[in-house]
Amino acid sequence: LYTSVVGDAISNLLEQAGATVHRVNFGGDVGLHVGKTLWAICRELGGEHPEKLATVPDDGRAEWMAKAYVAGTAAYEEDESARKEIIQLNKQVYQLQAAKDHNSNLAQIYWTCRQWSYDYFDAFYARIGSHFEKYYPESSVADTGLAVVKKQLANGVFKESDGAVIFAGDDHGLHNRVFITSEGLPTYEAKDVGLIMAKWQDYHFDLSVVITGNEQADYMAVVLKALEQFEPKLAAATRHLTHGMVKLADEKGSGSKMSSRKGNILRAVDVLEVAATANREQSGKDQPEVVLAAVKYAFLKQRLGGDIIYDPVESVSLTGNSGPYLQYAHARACSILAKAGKVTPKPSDDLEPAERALLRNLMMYNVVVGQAVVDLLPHSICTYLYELSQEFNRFYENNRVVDDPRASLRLALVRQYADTLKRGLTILGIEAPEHI
RNA sequence: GCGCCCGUAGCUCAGCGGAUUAGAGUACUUGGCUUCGAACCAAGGGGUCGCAAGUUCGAAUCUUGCCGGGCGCACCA
Repeated sequence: LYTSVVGDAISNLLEQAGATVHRVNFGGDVGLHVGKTLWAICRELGGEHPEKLATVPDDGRAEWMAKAYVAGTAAYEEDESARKEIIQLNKQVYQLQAAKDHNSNLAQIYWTCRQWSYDYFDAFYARIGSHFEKYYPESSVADTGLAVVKKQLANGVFKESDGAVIFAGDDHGLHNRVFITSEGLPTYEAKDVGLIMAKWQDYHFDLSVVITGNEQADYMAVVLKALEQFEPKLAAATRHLTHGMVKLADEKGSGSKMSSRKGNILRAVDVLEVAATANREQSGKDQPEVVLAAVKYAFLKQRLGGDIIYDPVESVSLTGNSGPYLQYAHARACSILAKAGKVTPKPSDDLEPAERALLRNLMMYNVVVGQAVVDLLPHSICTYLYELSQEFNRFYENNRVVDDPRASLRLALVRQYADTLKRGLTILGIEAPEHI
């Protein structure tokens, strides 16, 4: 969720700066995690019985698979024989991918669950307003990754060690990482190399921004260092942005973790749920666009990098530095414009000090956004929008707009203010309705 | 053990290509609506900027050490 929100904001930011942006997603449909999940699924089904998948309720599929993943992970760590079976299953998945096998029992289970997983993510992304132009399943880049690494092994970029193919990161002040396992399977590292190659193939990008959690910072540094050895251009054009974890604020303010990688922890949908609940308690209504604004803004207002502590009540609040506050500020400005009716906004050079101050602040927008583009840091936009709305509220408190001799000029300022808020919020991926 | 990130008001955070009395929000106290949406505005209290050195005319900001927290360090993703 956090990754998606950040990705959207960064994409919007670069797009409004004039770049052509391709939003793509990378997801794991092959690999040990699949083996783990599949293992637990088969156990649950009492063997490789794809017909029994029908007994899983439609709306419980994601949860069912998530449980299987947790169970599979536990078995992998605790049970030696299960571990071997899982490793075997993992291999089989690669094989049935290669053979385009859709008929065997295992293949049927795999493809069905894979589809369920995609359906789930599609629905989720739609819900939060994210959309991807392309989706790279790991299976689609595994082969190229494997091939590239093997080729560069011959060129001396990678080397063999205990039967595996590794990149000696410690020659570069980093750490060593396995790219191809001794089983001959590509690891995430090799797939990431394949992914970058595939993206290059598809887009010939000037800049590729990769966004992940910060636990992958060192890992990605190794991948990029390896890539630099044989594709320096691509490595240089790739930027890795990392964010921290989302923790839910408790009464004392310290947090509990949220991760989709482990079980029984707060998941993305849970965050939306607590936000929705907070919104309902606060407004007495269900306002999906407000809830989304609350969550997105709460995530984005902080500088990228560290963990964030998410407070649902504060996030949906209409007071303070929140998404809903800005939505409200925008709606209020729209309301003023509506009230003005026929009076047309007309800019003028003849400004009073308060008007001048507001205008100056409005003109800072381009500077702030420009800097955000350079830094790839959206949070400064949040700060700016909030301070702008405070500035406006001060102005509005002391100056009449409608039914004032200076109405047309001031309406022009209000117009500009509403537009600025809307543009800024749009970059953040937040809707700016005219009424709230 | 090594590496990366972080430590700023009670809480959540800006500020960190060095510069006037360190800023927001929130919480607390107080004042302001017969007037454009008061979901707002104004005022106040609250900080050894983790600690200690160093560089500098000047350090929250740069360097080093220490303390505290998070993450990562070979066949997982």
